[in-house]
Amino acid sequence: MSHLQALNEYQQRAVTTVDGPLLIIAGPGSGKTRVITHRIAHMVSDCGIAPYEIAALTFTNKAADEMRTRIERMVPDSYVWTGTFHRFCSRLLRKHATLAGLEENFSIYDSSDSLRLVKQAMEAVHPKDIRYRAESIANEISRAKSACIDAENYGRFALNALQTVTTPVYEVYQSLLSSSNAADFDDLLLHVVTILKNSPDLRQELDEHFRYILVDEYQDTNLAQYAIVRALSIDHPNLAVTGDPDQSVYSWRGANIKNILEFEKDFPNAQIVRLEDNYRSTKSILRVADQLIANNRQRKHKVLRTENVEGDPVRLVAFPDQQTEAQSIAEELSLWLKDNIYQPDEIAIFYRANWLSRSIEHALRTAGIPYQIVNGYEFYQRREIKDLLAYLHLLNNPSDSVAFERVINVPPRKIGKITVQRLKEFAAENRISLFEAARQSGLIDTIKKGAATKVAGFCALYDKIAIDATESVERLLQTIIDETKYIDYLVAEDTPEAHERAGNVEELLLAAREFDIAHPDDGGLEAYLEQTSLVNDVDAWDSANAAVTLMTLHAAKGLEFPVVFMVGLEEGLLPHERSSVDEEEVEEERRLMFVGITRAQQKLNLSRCMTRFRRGRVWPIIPSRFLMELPRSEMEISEPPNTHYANLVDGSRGAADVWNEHEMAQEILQSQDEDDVPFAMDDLVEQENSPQAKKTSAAKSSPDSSLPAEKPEAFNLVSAAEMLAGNGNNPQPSGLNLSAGQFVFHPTYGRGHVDHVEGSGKKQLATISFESVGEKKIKPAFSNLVIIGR
DNA sequence: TATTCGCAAGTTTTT
DNA sequence: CTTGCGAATA
Repeated sequence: MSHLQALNEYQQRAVTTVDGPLLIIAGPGSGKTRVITHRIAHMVSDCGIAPYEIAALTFTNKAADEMRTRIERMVPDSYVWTGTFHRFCSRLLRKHATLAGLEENFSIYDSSDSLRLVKQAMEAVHPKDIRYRAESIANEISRAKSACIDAENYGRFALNALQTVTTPVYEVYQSLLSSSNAADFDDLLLHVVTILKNSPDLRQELDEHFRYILVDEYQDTNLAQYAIVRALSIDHPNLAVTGDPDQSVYSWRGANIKNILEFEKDFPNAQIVRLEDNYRSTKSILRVADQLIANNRQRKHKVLRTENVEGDPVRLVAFPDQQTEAQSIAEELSLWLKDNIYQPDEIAIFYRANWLSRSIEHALRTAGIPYQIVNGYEFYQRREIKDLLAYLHLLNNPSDSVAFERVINVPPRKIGKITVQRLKEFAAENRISLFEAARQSGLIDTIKKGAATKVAGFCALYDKIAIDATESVERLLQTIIDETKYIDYLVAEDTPEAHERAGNVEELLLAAREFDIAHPDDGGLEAYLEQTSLVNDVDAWDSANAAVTLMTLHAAKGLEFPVVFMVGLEEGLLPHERSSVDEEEVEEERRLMFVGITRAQQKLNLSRCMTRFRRGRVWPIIPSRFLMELPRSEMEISEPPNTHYANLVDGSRGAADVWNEHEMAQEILQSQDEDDVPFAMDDLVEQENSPQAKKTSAAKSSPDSSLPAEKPEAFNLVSAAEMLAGNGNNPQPSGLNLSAGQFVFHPTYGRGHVDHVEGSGKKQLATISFESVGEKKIKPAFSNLVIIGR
């Protein structure tokens, strides 16, 4: 029982419960990873379970690698399968591809590949139909697949207009995928679901093989993933899942929180262990997290307790704009780093959306602070990288039409759209792949001789490259680059950008070489392509790198840092404008903030801006409603003097949108009965099943759900939600009363100084000298002014 | 066929 | 401010 040392009572229970279904509800910082690794080590070394009978499904490859290393360290030579769901399914699918109508060398399409295909399908179904954007339809298809609805059955579920339009597109899209011998991300899961359903023998065999299954971050699994683990836990229901409903932040991509909430229903004999002792954060950080998340109604009560020190108060700062926000953070970091108070790798900066990293990057670069941005995804999305990978895809899978179309004329070979169109038609008529059609281009009478010669040239190039197809990936890539003169093509325009692209190609070669070294035997082109297709952001993150980490809140899940900055805590950003009305979505945004807060071990710094540059304009900004839900009295708050956010709402464009959203939400809420008792689990389950789920759930939240627990004092920060809920007699602010000497901000003219005012209230007329356009006379009541100080 | 220009639209989160 | 797309031109 060596694996039980230094574990608390609950952790020990989780580790020693080996057989039968097990649910581990693990709060943030509760030592979950330790528990999982100890549990597996215990299973192998104390219970005599063979390592190959265990599969551990994690959320990121990074987490999988870490887990594998830790297990290896405890029990040498134990090969336990660890990896993500998508990788797990990809492996299964390679083995049993024919059962899903694929060949084993199928391509995996990322979202941009599949978007291209959706556009083609739309073009085929309704030419020039512009009622819906391809993105919406692609998203709808993805949603359906996550919910295990295939193209055949989708039509039966189509209720609204979007779904009706999607139905035929989905079918064509699926046939395009199949003729390209390709699977999109969702297919990886859905095909496996289908196989397990249609092949009972295989299902049984796999159930027997993976007798012990462990799923991490179970709150973020979707229906397809659920179906897979269920199917593999029928004869051997040794399914252990860990998760935390309060950290469920992926419902937008089909994750179903019901999976974890209903685990006990699925497995009536399930053991349940709660890990509630937090070993990560200070008491003050934890109280902030706890008070925030308490505002979620759809939630099981959970306590967060720690023996850790009280720690510094959580800080909340308001900045006039994002440059100041970024610079201030950079300045503070400079001081800390200079005095060695913290090391760069102990610090992280989180934000809601990727583009928010730009101003921070700029400030850090200027200040000479080393940083790393976590979005490896971006690298593989670059044009030059996608081009070269498309060549590899085409070599591995000549049916791959998306890859073919991508490279047929890159670098330019004077093969145009029309020729490709003709090839496509020919391919469709004769039910052959685009590439096969290209090989016969000389025989296609719609294609002119000149064009056919060029296409034949491309085929010859392909064959020349293909000689190296069984060489190392690096060598193959090098051959492609040489034969296509790809670098020359890139550097043709002699811009700095072009050379950066060339640099990226070098980086790709380097990565390929690393792959070759790491996979001397099990490598090969197919494995390399699988790896590059299934990378995620966090996988590229190097925790040992001596640099400040910049990442999105989503990417931060599962990590921890001594010092955390969270920026842009503003309405429209967190909660995001696209998730700020529907109460369920707002709760997910709140969980996202909860995740961010609970990453911090010692210091937590929250900030927001009063204006933000976005879409080519500077917009006035309302603070995030979540800031009102924190225990403000015990926090260290710096709000600027003389700011009247109430005035922002009046007539100001950006703020008005937010205002309207609050108002709409409010109306929905008030039109409902208020006799509902606080959230109960069964209610949630019922709601999800009913077609009116969304409406019903909105009714569950009482109108004051976003109100601060206690009235804020000593600051003049007022959220729109609070004003609405206020005394009801002040729905519209009465206009801005300026006084001479103030500095103001105007959305068009920018920053200005109030020289002179006459009158008051709505009739007030102010003379303001703007830095940009000089003196203007303005009626404050009717313009979008923000007072930014004196 | 390639390039260029202008316009429009859109910027969540990711396997 | 970016990016992608479509039409008009060389």
